[in-house]
Amino acid sequence: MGRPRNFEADTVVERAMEEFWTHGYANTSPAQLAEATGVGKGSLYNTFGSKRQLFDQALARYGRMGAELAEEILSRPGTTRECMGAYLRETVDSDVAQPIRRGCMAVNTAAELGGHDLEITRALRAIEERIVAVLAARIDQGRRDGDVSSDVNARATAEFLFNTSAGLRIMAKTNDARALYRIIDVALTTL
Amino acid sequence: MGRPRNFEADTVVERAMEEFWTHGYANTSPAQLAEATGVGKGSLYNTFGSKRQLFDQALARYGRMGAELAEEILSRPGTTRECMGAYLRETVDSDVAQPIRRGCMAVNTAAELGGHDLEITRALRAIEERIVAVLAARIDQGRRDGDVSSDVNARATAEFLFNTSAGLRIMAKTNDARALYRIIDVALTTL
DNA sequence: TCCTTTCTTGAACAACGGGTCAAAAACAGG
DNA sequence: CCTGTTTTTGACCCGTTGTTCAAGAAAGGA
Repeated sequence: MGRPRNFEADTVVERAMEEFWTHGYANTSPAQLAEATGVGKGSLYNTFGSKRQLFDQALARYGRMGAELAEEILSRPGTTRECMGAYLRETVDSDVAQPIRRGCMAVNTAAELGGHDLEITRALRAIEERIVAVLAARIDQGRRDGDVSSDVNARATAEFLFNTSAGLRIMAKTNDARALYRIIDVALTTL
Repeated sequence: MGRPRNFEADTVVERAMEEFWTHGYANTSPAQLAEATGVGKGSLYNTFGSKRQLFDQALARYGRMGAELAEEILSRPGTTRECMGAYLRETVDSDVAQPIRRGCMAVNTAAELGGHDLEITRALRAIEERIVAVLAARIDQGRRDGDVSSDVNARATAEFLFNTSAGLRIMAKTNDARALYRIIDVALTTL
């Protein structure tokens, strides 16, 4: 009963995510969000409560997508090193392909709100933890398969590769693909 | 001739740098800058022209400081690996020591304005290049001293370590020192 | 001393920020 | 076809943003 929505909430979150991703939290206004989603400001507030709550949903969605992408790439055939290389290279490629280098939404959010906002910091930790777990599982598999030396610590190396990835997303703002690929090659040396 | 300034421009830039560093560009208002520097808004505009130009000077100052710090740490006695470890660990320590985790001003700026603002992107590249050169020089010295294998590429490894450092400054927003130290240990494996 | 110059101060500005609200609109059930 | 309920819409609100400006204050030179 009552008047029906004329938009799908999930689509709005997706569009909002793109907007926040491109411009950051502070630099995205309710007016922009209305424009980008095709939904009136009033309706946005009615549905999501506040700019901040909409951002929370957008960030959570981004985290889910990121984890799923990692799982997909790392489950492809090939050695551990090949898989990790593909993972890092593909994120670099998608970064560099964008006309406006927007990098990684989670990294950008960490830079903008990381130390200041406890709730967001926790959300970022959760996203990070999920991806690190995926990386660590793949490394463990590599140890069982025998393509990774048994004296590499899966967890520590997973954290290290995640750190490398975070760095690359920052470096992608100022460097070309060639330089980033060189960095990846050195990083893969640890496997 | 004319009424004299009642502040030193360099001190103002330093205080402004701290403010931009802590809150980012968008989240620092002229009112805050006036408060933090003890100089009236009018005088700030009279001296620096705009918020943006003051930020440019603050960022340049930050870059100089960073390069000097790197030079200092890497010129201390010890092997290349020890020096690089000290460099990475000291930045982690200073990050973690801060009550509000503000990370690295250059990394934060890259995240906030990197892809969007050409002039700032160039300034960031310059800062990066200067530090990478310092790291590469130290690695080259290590090769001559014999504490670094001659098949490590100094330039590529320097870029890699810089990337690791950028990653750590992001990770410092959500991780404790222990995890960051573990990442450093893996990264130093490449030397 | 008065003038010129450079600075400081505080008020003023238009635009925009995030958010609210009253009224109208679109449905389901009775 | 009302009624109750939920959305939509657009106008509106107040505080803040980045910036400017007129008036006054502090110096040196004529």
